[in-house]
Amino acid sequence: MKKNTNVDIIDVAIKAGVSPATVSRSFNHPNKVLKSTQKRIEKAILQTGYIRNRAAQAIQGKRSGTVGLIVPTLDNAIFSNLIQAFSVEIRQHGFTMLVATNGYDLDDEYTLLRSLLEHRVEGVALIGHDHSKETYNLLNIRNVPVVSMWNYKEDSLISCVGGENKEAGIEIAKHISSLGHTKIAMAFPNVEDNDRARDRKIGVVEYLNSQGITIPEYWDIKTEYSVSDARYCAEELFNKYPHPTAIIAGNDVIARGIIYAAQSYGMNVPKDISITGIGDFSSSESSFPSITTIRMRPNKVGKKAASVLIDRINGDREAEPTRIKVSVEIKSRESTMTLKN
Amino acid sequence: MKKNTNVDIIDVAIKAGVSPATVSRSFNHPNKVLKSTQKRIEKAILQTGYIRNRAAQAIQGKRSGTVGLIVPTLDNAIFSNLIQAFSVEIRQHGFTMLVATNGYDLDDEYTLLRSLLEHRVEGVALIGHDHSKETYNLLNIRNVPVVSMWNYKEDSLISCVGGENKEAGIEIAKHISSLGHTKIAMAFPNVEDNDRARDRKIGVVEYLNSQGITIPEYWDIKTEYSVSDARYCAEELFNKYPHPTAIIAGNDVIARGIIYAAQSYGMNVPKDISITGIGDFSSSESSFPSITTIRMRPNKVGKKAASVLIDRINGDREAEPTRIKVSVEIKSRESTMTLKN
DNA sequence: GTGAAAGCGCTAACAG
DNA sequence: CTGTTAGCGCTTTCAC
Repeated sequence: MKKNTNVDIIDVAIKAGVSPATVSRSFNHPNKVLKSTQKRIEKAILQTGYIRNRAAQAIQGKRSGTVGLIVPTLDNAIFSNLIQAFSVEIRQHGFTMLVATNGYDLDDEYTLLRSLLEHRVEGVALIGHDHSKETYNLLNIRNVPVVSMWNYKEDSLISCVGGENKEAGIEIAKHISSLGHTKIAMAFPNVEDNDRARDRKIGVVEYLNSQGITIPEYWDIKTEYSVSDARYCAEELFNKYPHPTAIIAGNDVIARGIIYAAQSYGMNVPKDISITGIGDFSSSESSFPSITTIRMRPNKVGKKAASVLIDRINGDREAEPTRIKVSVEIKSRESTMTLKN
Repeated sequence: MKKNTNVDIIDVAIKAGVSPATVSRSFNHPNKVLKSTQKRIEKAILQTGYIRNRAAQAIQGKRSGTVGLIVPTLDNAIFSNLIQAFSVEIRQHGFTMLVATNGYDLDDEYTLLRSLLEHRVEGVALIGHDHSKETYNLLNIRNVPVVSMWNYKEDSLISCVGGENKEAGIEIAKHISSLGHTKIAMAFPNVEDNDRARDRKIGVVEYLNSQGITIPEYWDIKTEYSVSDARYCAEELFNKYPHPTAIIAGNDVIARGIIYAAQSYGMNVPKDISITGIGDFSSSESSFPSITTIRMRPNKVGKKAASVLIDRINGDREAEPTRIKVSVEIKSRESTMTLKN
């Protein structure tokens, strides 16, 4: 008698009056099994309460049915949309998602990747292109299907799906500049090890420079990706003079924090100051004032990235990386307006 | 010659001049292996690029090194803090997290649970207490270590860690009532299959009733968990008269949407209308106006839940459920004030 | 279409 | 402390 907590494929086979091999086949190659036998097997499964053991399946060197995802953090809205979309799509294809967070630490990321690989994930999704040499190396050696999300790069080492973040920076700078602003501040997170933020910032700076606008160092604010820190940093800025007439934030969360700071200082956004985000998070459109931002289509990126990854898993692993550029688009809303002098 | 992509424990053993068993031991019972042999093994691992196969380990009926988490959605801030805290804690104990989202669908949740069990997760974390009969049944039959997060219930079927949501409702109602408000509206999501929201709402209604306040049906608003839908619903409310002097929202995201609606209608929060949330999300304190809410300590809940789960995994599975009540606390902030008549 | 048998990579006795 | 041996639950040839 088996331990009743762990019914195995043999129990099912006996119950159904077939061999274990047939039960296995009915899962993995159902068309190779007679409909009538399948019925009996299904019945036996119900009766015994059998649950497949994917580990035993995975050991054959075959499919583990899992993919790994490593993100910097789950702690805020930044990746929520993206992950949700990725997760739903991946599930639709029968995969389960292993998630790990690295807290923006690239060494930690490497450790996490190893751990995911221990679990024999069939593919891995990462954020952006800044990864340690070891990470790239491991991915390469093990020939792991991989996709990078959130930043498009035409010469990326690995497949990627995302918007061009530099372009996002350019677009938002163009918008602010076209409204007549020249006294402009920036609020970005630490751009080291963060190619998305870095590219955005480069885009902003380069475009403004091309228009003859430079951002003085005291208006180049460094903040964390949180409403509270952004608000705090913006208040620091507002405590000093002169004030900029516009602030370009690294993303919508930061923009939101800055708007709160401005409002709490009695300023009207956008009459007294224009503020922009990047990313177009789900609440940015319905906030008051709604935020002028760059739409990066997280849902589309997540979904597309999932299917790119699945294609890689099922297909040719030696092929050139697949690179999909998701267009970015300015969303002009209430938080910005023409400079009135 | 082995396929170079898949080094196994035997390759390592040969390279290190020991038996496979010793390599295995050096992973699982390092203190049973001579330091010097360990060194040699480690070296061999490095040289061969070996990565353990957890699937093969899991098949022994032993540890898979994974735990499963099923949440309604990843799509917004609601569970972010919680999940992040849970994830970090679980990782600290060497586990990897399998995440699945059910979109608030309890039948789907059952399917996901089965899938997680196929992957032989060692434990499972769920949100709240509303789960299908099949889910509870499966958990019970397989004797899966499990913890429910986010809502404390003294007679829960499974271990749980969370605040008492009914109490949260009572506290916020008490606060609003104590400020002199009697014309009060509520904005809650669909409470079916959602015990957290249901308990909160019950708390609010019961307390107000006890004070002789009833909420008319046209002020009992149903909204989704999103800023945009909450704003939309609140605008609908504001389009009609009379207006309430206070609105109690089911959580901070909804409160936020309502505040935007009020502001966009030219009202001042709190002078013209008081608005409350529940949950104290990370941005609620630093928004403008900051939101009066009930602190539910998602970080504490996530972390605690993780350790409860791990204790269950390592310990006595027949034991009574562990139930940890995390205190809730009113956070009186800028979005509410005394009713001036 | 189905069964028998070999083996996936690893671990836990058991000897030594 | 370390090696030998016998599986863990499943999948896949290869016969029938």
